[in-house]
This record gives sequence, structure tokens and C-alpha cells, in this order.
Amino acid sequence: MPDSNAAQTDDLRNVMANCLDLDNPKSFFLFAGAGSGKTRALVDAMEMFRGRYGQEFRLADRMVAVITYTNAACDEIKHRIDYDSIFAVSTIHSFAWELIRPYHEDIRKWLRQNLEMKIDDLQKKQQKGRVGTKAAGERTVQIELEQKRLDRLDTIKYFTYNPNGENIGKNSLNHTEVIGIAADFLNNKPLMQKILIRKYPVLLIDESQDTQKDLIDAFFAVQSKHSGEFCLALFGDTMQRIYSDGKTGLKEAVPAAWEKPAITINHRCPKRIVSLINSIRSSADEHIQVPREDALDGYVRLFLIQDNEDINKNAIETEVFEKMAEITSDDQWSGESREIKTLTLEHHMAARRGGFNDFFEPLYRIEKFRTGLLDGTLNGIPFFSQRVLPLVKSLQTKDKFAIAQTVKKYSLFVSSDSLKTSESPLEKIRKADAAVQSLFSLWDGDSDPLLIESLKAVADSDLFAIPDVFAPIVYRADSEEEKKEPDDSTKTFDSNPEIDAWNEALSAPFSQIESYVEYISDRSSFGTHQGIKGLQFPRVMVVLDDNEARGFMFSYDKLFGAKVPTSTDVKNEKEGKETSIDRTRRLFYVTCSRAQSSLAIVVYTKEKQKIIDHLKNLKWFDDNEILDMG
DNA sequence: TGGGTCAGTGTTTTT
DNA sequence: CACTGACCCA
Repeated sequence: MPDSNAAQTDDLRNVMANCLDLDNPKSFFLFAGAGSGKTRALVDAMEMFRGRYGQEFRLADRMVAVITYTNAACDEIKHRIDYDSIFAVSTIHSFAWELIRPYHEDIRKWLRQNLEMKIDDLQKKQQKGRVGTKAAGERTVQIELEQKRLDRLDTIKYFTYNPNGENIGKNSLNHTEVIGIAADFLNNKPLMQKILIRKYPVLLIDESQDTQKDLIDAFFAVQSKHSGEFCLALFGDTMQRIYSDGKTGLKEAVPAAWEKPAITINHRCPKRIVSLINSIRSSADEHIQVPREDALDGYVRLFLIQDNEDINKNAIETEVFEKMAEITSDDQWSGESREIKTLTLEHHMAARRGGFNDFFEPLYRIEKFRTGLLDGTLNGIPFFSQRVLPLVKSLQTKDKFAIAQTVKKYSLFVSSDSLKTSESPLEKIRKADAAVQSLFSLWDGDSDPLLIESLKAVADSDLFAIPDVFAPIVYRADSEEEKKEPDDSTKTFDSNPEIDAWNEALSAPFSQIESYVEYISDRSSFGTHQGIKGLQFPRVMVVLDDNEARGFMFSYDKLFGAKVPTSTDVKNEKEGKETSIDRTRRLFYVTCSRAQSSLAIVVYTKEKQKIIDHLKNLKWFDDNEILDMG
């Protein structure tokens, strides 16, 4: 018994080694639940392969392709395999793009067909639909847009695509198109299949349950046609499918001839949490995990809160932290220096709790700002995140070297070409110093100036170049100051929602940009339920709050019995399709299984009693684990 | 006028 | 996905 883990690991390694045999390749699906060391197994497989075929592959210019879901996972795996060049580790989008990018003529053909189909579809809808609605207006715009793309299709020499972020250029393909094209080419072009398997005789897919279903199907098709020369290996856990484009029924779709090893151990979670997640998934499938023998007992508590308009969620959640500290005797739940990961369903819920909502929310409302706001590339953000914020931080810590560095790198006074002009370098450095001091004076007496004030200070002293997006705002702020009574003529500035959004965001205190930057660089104590896929944290607080959430894909109220299943749910259930409850259960499973030592679940609801009753039936929690917070 | 049907509307996550 | 409301037909 003490060696059962080791025995299982050995078995798994044997199965994988047996499959990764190029003379007799066999495909497999490794079923690996939360905390089972899925990445470890993946890297094991890669290392075994390298040991056997590394030399040969290097000489023959062949590679093993490894596909991950996120850039973070991609970096992690590359790191763990020492950036070995026989492994092409990439996200599914990069991989798909690399596969199709040489075939511009085929892409053009696909795109023409696709655009014609889309336009046709939209026109049909336009005829059927009502006139004058918002949807009709959007359809008109969409048709025009697609028509324009169609018209200039022949003028495009090379298609472009950026796997990370937005694709707005005239020649660019979008994320969906790249996936669609790759799937289509793999399905229908025998040459494409040959190219794939010649270069990558082995293809490993991490998080396969969330990989776009069209591509998964295409890979399945390639494998079945070339089973003697191609090894497809899927790693994943069907219970952790939390994105809508993953393949439903992946487990059932795996061909019978494949190997289907499974890891049953959970290295991450303490005993209590393993038993909780086992209960949660027991209504979905048969898989049971066992904790490590040396696992701690761990703690789970569910806090129920009556949801009213006037409750102070931050205060309640702080109270939860303190209660958890008491229950677990773990100081890290308590006080200002606590180390807790709070998981909210949506970004704006994190923004509110993380204290950067005044800055975040106005910008988030602008649809086309969203991606850039979430990855920090939005025009205007680097001005703060890379120039003003680091400068202010080093001023606060009196780090003279860092101050000088930021000034030297970005300041208009000491940039390399301005040093050549008439003024003496010494004069310029003195001016830069004065500009820095005048900016920092805004923080005199420990105050927290508004972002707009810091922007104006920088603009007044010409310390840094002001991004174009801020020009109208600096101008507006100036003109309002001059004529204290704004008349109607200022209204002309107000017609641009993007400038308005920035104006509102910049009225937030400067400290909010710091919290925001922490959040988007994953250094904050917040994360979304979906975004923390694959990660783990010692102390986790999961916030369940349907009212504050805006999306409609998940309903914790239904999962916990505060709301009855709708007619669609009943219908889906009867037809054997997944319901919103199934979907929510999987997401809940993912969040709970992040915890390495203790887990607090905070439930805001208008139907506390119904939830209490429902939880009694579910038996997920012991009575003493449910705390009524009033 | 009542019932049935379906378009319209709001909107999250990852790349 | 769930809901609302416009519209059609009996």
C-alpha cells in the first residue's frame, strides 16, 4: 500500500512509453483529475520520448508538438523541458496558425467561401427579422464589413494573425477563423495531414477537454487515417471542461483501441477537500480521487449570506477571513498580511473587491477596450504602468537608481536625441529633476492624488510624452479650469464615449492603477473562476454571487437549489444534453479543487433557507461546515 | 382575446 | 440561456 502511488506512476510511465513507440505508435487519453500531476505526466512523457528519439529527431528535423490552452501553461512546459528544440510547445492558436500560414491561396479560398456564407446568412436573417431594431442595425453594419473584406480579398498578398490579442488589421484573420481553417484543412486536405504527421509524428494536447472541438475532431480524423505513423495523446479531465468550445462527450469519443490510463491520486488537496470534490463530481461521473497518504486533513467551510442591497461585501468577506483563521489556526487567513486567493466569477467583481473598480469599470464598459484593458496593452495604460507608476513607486521608496533609470529611459529631457540640442546636459537633468519633484509633490502628506492630476503634472512639466488618447483629456481639464463655469460649448467634447470613459477612469485615485496592474499581472489576490485553470493556492475563498455576476452561462443559484431548474434544463436533461447546472457544477469543481490547505465558500443568496435544505440533500458538507452569516 | 412562436436583448471566460 | 414582447392566427 505505501508504494501504490509509485506503482501507479510506474504503470503510467510504462503505458505511455509503450504508446510513444514510433515503430508501433498507439494513441492514448490520459485521464488526470485536479492536482494529479497532469503536467508532471506530460513532461514525463516528453522526457521519455527525448531519451529514446531525441538524437534521431534532432538530425531529422522532426518534432513533437505540444499544445496547451494558455500562454502561461505553454511557458511552464517549455521551462520544464529546458526549452529543448525538439519540442514545439505552443498554444492551440499559435499551432493552428503555424500549420496554415504558408497556404495563402487556400486561406483566401476558405475565407471567400466563409465570408459569402456569412453574408448570405446575415441577409436571410435581415429579411426574416424586424426592421429598425438594434439587431437589424448591427446586421447592416456586419454585412457591410464582411462585404468589404470580401471585396478586397484579392488584394491581400499575405494574411496575418497575432495569436495573443486583437487582430484588427486589414489583412488579419481572427481567432475563430484560424481555428476553423486549420480544422478544415486537416479534415479535407490529405497533403495537410501528411505535412502534419511528417513534421510532428507525435502530438500531445494538454487540457484536451477545453480544446476547440472542431480541431479535436480533425485530430481524431487524422489519427484514424494514419494510426500507424501518428501518435495522438490527450491529457485532461472531462469534469474540468469550463469553456464552451470544448468537446462535449470527449471521453466517449475516444476510440476503443486507444490506451486510457488514469491517475487517481490527488497530490494537491488535503483529505477533506478531496472528499468534497469527489462528492461534487459524483453526480456527473464515476471518477474518484484519493488523497496522498501524507495529506493533511484540511478545512472546508461554506458561509451563507442573505443578499440585500445594503450589505457590505468587503466587510463580510473580511469577517470570513477572520473566521477561517480561527477555524484553521492559520494566521495567513488573518490581518493585512494575509495570503488568500479570492475567486470571483467575473473581472468586475474582482475589481470591486480589489479596490480598482473606479478606474476599471468605465474602461471595461467600452467593448473594444476590453482585451487591451485585461492584458495591459490598451493605448494609454503603458503610460501609467511603465512610466508614472514605477517612477512614483521608486520615489516613495527613495530608490534613486530606479528613479534615474525610469527618467533616463522615458523622459523627454534626457532622451538621446534631446541631449544633443542646445541646452546643456546639466541644465536638462536639473529640469528633469524639477519635473520629477513637482510630480511627486502630489503625494505630499501621504495623499493619494487622482490619476488625472498626475497626468496633468506630467503634461505641464513635459516629463514624459503624453499618449494621443489623453490629449483631449488634458485639454478638457485645462479648459474647465480656465472657465470655471463650463458652458454649452464644452458639450462638443462629450460626444465621444471613449474619451468620456477615460475621463471617468482618470478621476479615480492614483492608487487604483497600482492595484489594477497587480491584478492584470496575476500578482493580486484575485482571480476569476475560469482564469485560474491549472493553478493552485494554499488558502482559497470562492465567491458565489449570481446577482453581482452579469453573464448567463452559470447559475450557482440553480446548483445550490435556490432556483428550480428551468424548462430548458428539464428538456436538456431529458435529451441527455448538458444543462446549465452541469456546467456550473464543473466550474465549482474547478474552483474548489484549487485549494491546497483550506477552502472558504461564500454564498450570497436571496433564498438562504432553500439552499440550506438543498445542501442537506446533497450531503457535500457536514452540518458544522455550513455557517450562517445572517 | 388567448395562445403559440420567434426575434430581440443582455453579456462572461480563454486565445 | 432566460426572459420579454411583438406579431400572427384562430
